Amino acid sequence: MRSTTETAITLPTDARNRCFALVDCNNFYASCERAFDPRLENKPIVVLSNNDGCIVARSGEAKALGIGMGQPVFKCRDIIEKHGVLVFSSNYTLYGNMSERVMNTLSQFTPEMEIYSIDEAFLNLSGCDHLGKHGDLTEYARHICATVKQWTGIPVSIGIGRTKTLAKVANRIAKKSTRANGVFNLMNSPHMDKALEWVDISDVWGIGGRSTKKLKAYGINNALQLRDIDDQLIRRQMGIVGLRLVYELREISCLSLETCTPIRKGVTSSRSFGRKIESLDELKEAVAAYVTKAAIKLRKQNLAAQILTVFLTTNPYSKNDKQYSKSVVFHLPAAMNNTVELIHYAMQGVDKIFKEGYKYKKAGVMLAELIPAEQIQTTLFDLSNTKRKNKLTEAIDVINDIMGSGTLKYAIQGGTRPWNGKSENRSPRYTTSWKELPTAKAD
DNA sequence: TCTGGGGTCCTAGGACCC
DNA sequence: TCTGGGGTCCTAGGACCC
Repeated sequence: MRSTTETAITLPTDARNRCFALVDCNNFYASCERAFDPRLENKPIVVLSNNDGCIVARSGEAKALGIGMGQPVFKCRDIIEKHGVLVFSSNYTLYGNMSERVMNTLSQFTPEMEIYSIDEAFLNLSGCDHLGKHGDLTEYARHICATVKQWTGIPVSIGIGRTKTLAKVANRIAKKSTRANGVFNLMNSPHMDKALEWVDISDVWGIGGRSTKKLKAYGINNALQLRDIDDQLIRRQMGIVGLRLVYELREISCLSLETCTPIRKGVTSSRSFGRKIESLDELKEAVAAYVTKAAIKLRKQNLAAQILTVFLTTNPYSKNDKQYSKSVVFHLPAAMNNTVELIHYAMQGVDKIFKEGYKYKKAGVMLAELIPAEQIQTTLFDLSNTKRKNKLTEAIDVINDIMGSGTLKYAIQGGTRPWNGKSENRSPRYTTSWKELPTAKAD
């Protein structure tokens, strides 16, 4: 059993001295469509998901008609027809392109920024807040908005705060309040409590449907109440993630700017079928196609996968059908990004988890434990259990001498003894990776 | 060198984000 | 009749390991 003190949050040294701006494109996909067709200005438009099944973006006019985010199209067919809402299939190439233009523009305004999603970026404005008065930062943000609009045609809103979460809150207000008119600044704000009170808890970054329900049962309805919640209560109800979130609302920054995008942890390719599929052959065909797509993504990013997962699911909305979902994981013998090899394993996976008599609605593959493609290695020997280790490493050295160093690489595992000393000395155990002979030392 | 409680892996599910 | 796709992180129990 863990006590709450053990899981206290370690704060960065400048946790109280930061300034973030969150720049968020307004109705991004809809705005992209508009940027290329001015006739769409002031008209209600929506953009659909991959299979044209759900609504994934709406212009302001479409929102005003009551069309919800993520709504299935068939459920708002009436509104669409009645009001002549213009419907677009999604065009991710276009959106990706426009996103790049927006981000390039933003990079002019700060040396440090985090591209958070296709239509959002956090800017580091630390240090800017005391350059002048509250108003100057706001003016600066307005200048950014105007420039982005002018250079890309995309309208953006900006929220400013001491933490990322507060920048998000501010952004929400920037968008919703007509007074704010696209920019809202929560730095040194006399309106902090009012602003937080105005924001419904479900609109706070990190509070989803489940947590909203839970917290409302405790009478926590807005961001102000959430900020002032009892630490123990939020820790119990939402774990360490919830506690961190509350700190952030208290102007204590726990989430840092991630300026360089880390290597992806996985690549997924999956799709819902237009109809239910019952035959193994059809499933295999589909999965082979997904693997092909995923492998292309991998190679584009110059990565290779060490793990492959295949999954199948039935349709959770069909209450009358038997439900089934299953996945299988393969640890690949070596990192790879070759389509043919990957398909081979994926097909084994489908064979393994396919069960006759079920109607499948969705399938996919996920490639994980990604490494840079140039690190693809082939295992020739496993020396861990051989007494001839020295002979073999000598032989490898000779080959490297003749063929050039690094022709053959080898991994050395050094292990600290797990039961030497007290428990705090046991972990982490130390293992080396692909390197030249390291002298292993646990630290 | 020694051994028990602690580490790691696996699986599945939950929650959230855009 | 028709309900997205691609991500991230956290948690928890059981097996297994030494």
